[in-house]
Formats: sequence, C-alpha cells, structure tokens
Amino acid sequence: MAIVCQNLPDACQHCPVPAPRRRATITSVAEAAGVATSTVSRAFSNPGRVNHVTREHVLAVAERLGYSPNPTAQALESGRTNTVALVVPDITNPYFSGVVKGAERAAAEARLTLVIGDAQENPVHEERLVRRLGAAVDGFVLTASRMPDEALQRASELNRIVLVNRASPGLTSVVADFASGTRQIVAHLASHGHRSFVFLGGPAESWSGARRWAGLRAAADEHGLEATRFGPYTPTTASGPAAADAVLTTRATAVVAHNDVLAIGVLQRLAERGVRVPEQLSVVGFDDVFGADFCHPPLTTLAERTTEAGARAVEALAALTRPGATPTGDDAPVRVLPTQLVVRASSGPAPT
Amino acid sequence: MAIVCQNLPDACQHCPVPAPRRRATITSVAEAAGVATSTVSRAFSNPGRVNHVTREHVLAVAERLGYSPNPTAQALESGRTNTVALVVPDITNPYFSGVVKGAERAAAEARLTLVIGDAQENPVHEERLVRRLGAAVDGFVLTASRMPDEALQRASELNRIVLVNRASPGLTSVVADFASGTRQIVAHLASHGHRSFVFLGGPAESWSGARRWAGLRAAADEHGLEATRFGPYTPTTASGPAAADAVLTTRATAVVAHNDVLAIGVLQRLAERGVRVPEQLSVVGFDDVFGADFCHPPLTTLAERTTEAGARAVEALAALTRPGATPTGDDAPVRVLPTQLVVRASSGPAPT
DNA sequence: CAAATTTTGGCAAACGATTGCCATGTGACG
DNA sequence: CGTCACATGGCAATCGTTTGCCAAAATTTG
Repeated sequence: MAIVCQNLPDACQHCPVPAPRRRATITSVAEAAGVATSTVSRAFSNPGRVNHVTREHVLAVAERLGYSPNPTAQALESGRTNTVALVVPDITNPYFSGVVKGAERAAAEARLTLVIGDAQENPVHEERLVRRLGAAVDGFVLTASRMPDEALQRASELNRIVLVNRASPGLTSVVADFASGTRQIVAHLASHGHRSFVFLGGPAESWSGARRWAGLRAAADEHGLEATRFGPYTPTTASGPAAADAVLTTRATAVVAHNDVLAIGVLQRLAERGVRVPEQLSVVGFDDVFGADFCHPPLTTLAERTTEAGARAVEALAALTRPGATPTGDDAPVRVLPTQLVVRASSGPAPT
Repeated sequence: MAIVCQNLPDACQHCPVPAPRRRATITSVAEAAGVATSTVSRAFSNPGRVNHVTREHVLAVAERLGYSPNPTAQALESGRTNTVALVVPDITNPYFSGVVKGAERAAAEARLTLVIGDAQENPVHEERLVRRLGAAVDGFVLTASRMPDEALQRASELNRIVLVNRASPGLTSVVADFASGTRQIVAHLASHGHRSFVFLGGPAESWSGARRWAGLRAAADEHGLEATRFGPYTPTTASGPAAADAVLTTRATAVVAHNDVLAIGVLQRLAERGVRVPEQLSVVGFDDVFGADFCHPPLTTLAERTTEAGARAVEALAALTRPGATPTGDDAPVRVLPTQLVVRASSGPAPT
C-alpha cells in the first residue's frame, strides 16, 4: 500500500496503532462492586430482583468502568441477536435508499441493529447471503427478492422473513399497490390520446416487474390500448441506449420503463438522437427516485412510499421476533401501500 | 396494522408463520457422526489435525444436517466477530452509495460481514452508534465523521477505526486529494476569466468541508481570485433556494457548492429565478454523484473515487484486525486518493 | 420469641464453538 | 519383541452473559 502524506496537518505522524484496550466484563464489574456476576446482570436486566441501593452501587461501578453488556455473549445465551438484516438487490440504486432509510429508523426505534446486504442483482448471491447471515440475525427483510419461491420457502424454515415488493405463499410482505398505480399510468396516457405504448421490462426474476407488466396490460385492456413488452433490461442508465433504440423501431407514442433509472437512461439517449420528449414520445418511469425531478425533462413517474415500506417491513419483522408472536387473522401476511402518479414534463399529448 | 389483500394471487392465505426450525449444532453433528465435538470443529478449521477419512465423513454428515458453525459462538470464543461497521452521515445521500458499494465488495473479499449505520448527520448519534456497536464488531469505518477529535481518540482506544474523508492524529484514514482538486476547480474558473467566486459551505463539523474551503482559498490566492464563504448549509437540495438567493446578492460570477446535491438545489432555484447557467453564473459541485450528469445543465464537479475509498478503508481495517498487524513506516496512517474535475455545461466563461 | 414469609444474593449450569493437553492406537525401527 | 514417535481423537476449560434454584438474611406474623 503506497502512502502519500501531503497537506494534511496533524494527521500523518506514523504513530503505531495501539491494540484496543480490553473492555470491562460483567466479572470485573462484579469484583469491583463486591457482588456476584448474577447480581450485576440483574441490576441491568431485572431491576425488581435486586435491592435498590445495591443496584445503584452496581450501576455506578459499571458506569465508572465503562461497562456495557457484551452483545455477542447475550446473543449466545438468549439465541436472539437483536439484529435484523436488510437485503437489497443493488445498494447503489437510489430507489433502495428510501427503503434503507425507513428500515434504519424503524430498527433504531425497535432497538435493533440493522445489517445491510447487497445481493448484487443475483439470486445465487442473495441466497448465499441469507445462508451466511442466517445464524447471526433474528430475521431478514428481503427487498425485491429475486429468489425463486422454493428458495424463499426453504429459507423461511430457518429464519423469519419479511418481503418488500415481492410476495410468496405464507410469507409476510409489504408491497406497493401496483394495480392502482399502473391503472393511474394508463389512464394518464389514454387521457392524452395515446393508443399504444411499450413497456421496457426489468430483470426476468423481478416480481414487481411482473406485477407492473400485468397491471399495465390489464389497464391497457380496459382502456383499449395496445401494450407491448420489450426487454429484459438491466435497470441502469447504461441500458438506456439499447432500450430507447428498440422503442424507436416501433410506432408507439409512449414508453413506460421498468424504473426511473432506466427511464433516465432512455431520456438521455432520446435527447442524443434528437427525439423530443414529450412531443414525439412520452416517457414514464417507476419509483420517483432522487433525480426524477431534475432530469431533462423531469420525469413522470409512479411514486411509492419506499421509506414507509422499509419501516413497515422492519416493524413486521420485529413483531414476528417478539417472543409470543403468532400472526393470525388481522395480523395477516400482506400489507399494500398506496402509490401515486407524479405527472411531470416527460409525458404529454400523443403526437397527431 | 390494517391489512388489505387485493390482487395478490397466491399470497394472502393467512397461514400462521411457523417458528424457525432449530439449526444443527456442532454437538448434533458430532453425535450423528459418532465423534467428539472437537473432531468436528477440527474437521472444519484444522484439517491437518484430523484423519482424512474421518474428516470426509464428518463433512458429509454436516452437509446432510445443513450445519454451519454459529458465528455468535465463534465470536464469543475468539473475540473476533468478522464483522465491520461502516458509518455514514446520511445513507440517502447518493454520494455515500459509492463508498458503501466499495466497502461491500472489499468486505466480501475479506470474508467480513458489513454493518451499515446511519449517523443522521449528528455527532451525538454517531458516537452513540459507535458505542452501541463497539463490542459487536471488529472495527469501524467512519465516513466523513462529524465527531470531534477527542471523541475519535476515545473511541479508538476501544475499537480499531479507519476514517474516510477525515483525518485525526494517529488514526488511519483514506481521503480525497482536495488540495489538487480545489486547484483544478480554481484553475478552471480562472481560465474562464472569473475574478471571484462564492463557496457555499456545508455542515460546520465537516472535515472535508473545511479542507475544501482551505484548498479553494489557497488556490484562489495563487490565481489572484477573490473567494467568499457562505453558509453553513445542510447539504440537501432543499437548501438550494436559500443558498442560491444568497449568492445572487453578490457580484460573484461563479459559485462552488459544498457538494453536488446542494449544487443541484442551487441550479433548480437559479432556473426558477431566471438566472442562466453558465452564461450569468457558473456552478461547480463536489462528488460527481448520480444525477450530476443529467441535471440541467449538467454539473461541473470534482469527482472522487468513492468506491475505491470505501474499498481501501475496509482493506485497511481488515489489515489492522488481522492478528499480528502493527502498521509502521510504509504502512502509515494516511492514504490520499486522486480527484478529477469533470467539466460539464454548468460552468463557462465569466459574463463580461 | 418462634415460625412463616419475603427479599436478596450467590452458585452453577447452560448457550456453541475452540483449543491445550492428554491418552490412546498405530506403525517404524533397532 | 521392545521402544519410540507420531497421528489421532477425546476431555475439559474457556469466552461473557443469563437464569433456575437454593440459602441466608430480613421482615412480618402469630
């Protein structure tokens, strides 16, 4: 590792890095306080079981020694780690940062530690991640999971699992209302005189991609529009050129992309090729990510409550892991969050 | 929790969620294989210490039972969790997704689990996070830490710490080369005839913000430009209006924002107010985040190697936590990564 | 004042894995 | 055939915490 020190006042002094000092343990606290370890333990976790003044004393000593219970040891003893894992297909996709944020917040409120895993858009990697982390966490929130149903079932035998934007028999999940959302999109296009549109599909394994297409097609039928599906495309701006060029071979007057990132890539390519949006072609995305409001032209898109989805999923997981929880009846597995079409400048009247 | 089931085939069957099946332990494997637990342990971690055929047998039994060693128990025994924590000020800031991605990758390569913490732009929250997680991880990567030096020193006594875009005496860190970067920015502006610019500062505690301003001012001196600092502003698009309006009270022909997100907010506000960019005012940002290339106009910005920074930081941490590591001499604390000015359409000649 | 009852604190056994040490069993060599 | 070395597997302690159970002390009650 080549190291260069420049212009960094007070920083590079080549000091040796000291090994971390040993932490105080329950035993050292017990010794210092002159009580048994069990008393220290109870002073923390079972206040009623120990004399008021003893407790004060123990707590004071613990404070002085900077003691806090070792979570690893607690986990080993109790079998609960108070940690949940959030798995996303691609952490750099801005869509997921909303989910992450919501999950973070809910986890903090439930006093849970959150681990984030990146499945790299790969079911195999995702499954490996779940297996590797399985024993170290109390449960998983799998976002837009690409794992096949059987794999999910198998995983759910060993771990508690909550899904986001994915459903699978018997598993709790939080999903966006794509049925209503896609209807809003198609109604918007139809009202502007469009007669046909192209859907640029995302990854083949994407459950929400399938729901989106199913919803769009059903709504298209209702409104008498023609819908065609292209793809699959990787949902990155890099796929924009291929997707846009494919659309330009058709007579479609509107295009609905699997998500905003892809839609933005399409917008960039269309600009390059001199196709005017929305005059010649309307473009609609999904997700309303950071950037959808300031790309050019600003993108019409279906907004989901991603932050809420992340939060609800973690809450559901927390409820599932709480000691005597067995969800039945009202506490049933699927929660649907509303979606909302945000109309911006990338969509408009069909060309005549 | 109100639950609605609609349009979700095969999903909402109100099945009870079964409690997770018990995992196989080393004891159950030992019993099933007819050997002692120590043999099972060694079959996994010390192959030379156990007979070839016994080992095959044990491994086969373990496979059949779906056994994998419990990380919690291993952690308790060894004192190492093989987990590192990455703390960022705000996970929704796209700037950090690069760091996260790089850290993820490096962690996976080093066979480490990565935990992500969100400090919510708050030194107090950050310190609490470090304290809470301290015993559960082998070390921390603190990105753009807002903690004061003393707090960092204190924390480093109990945990191994590597900093990203922050330096503190004696602590290993990975930082972007702001000295060169800010010189590139100022040279760019000077070459276009600008005589003065405004810097829109970020959070007061931001170390990289201070470096940026220091570098800009030094470079401005060199080129005989006048530099003024405004702020602090929260680095979100929401601060754009206030920041832009402040700039418009001056005669500056260029503005350099603390980061791209703020710069984009400024661009939006300038468009609202009918100020043409770059004809009337040049705008430059830092970070080259997702969106900087497709905002309007595309943003001139200083690109950092965020992915590499994340990866290098985790690698450094891994090296630090490996048994006999004591960095000295060549292995010194500060690593500087190059930066590169990406010139786009938001900057140009000064108005005459 | 003795007996019954309630506090209160300590002992020791888990939790699941690792590892130093020891006791076998095997083969080789003189 | 005796001795030695080495390969192999088991015993048991350890990591830091929790918790069921018991005993001593303090309190109430008759």
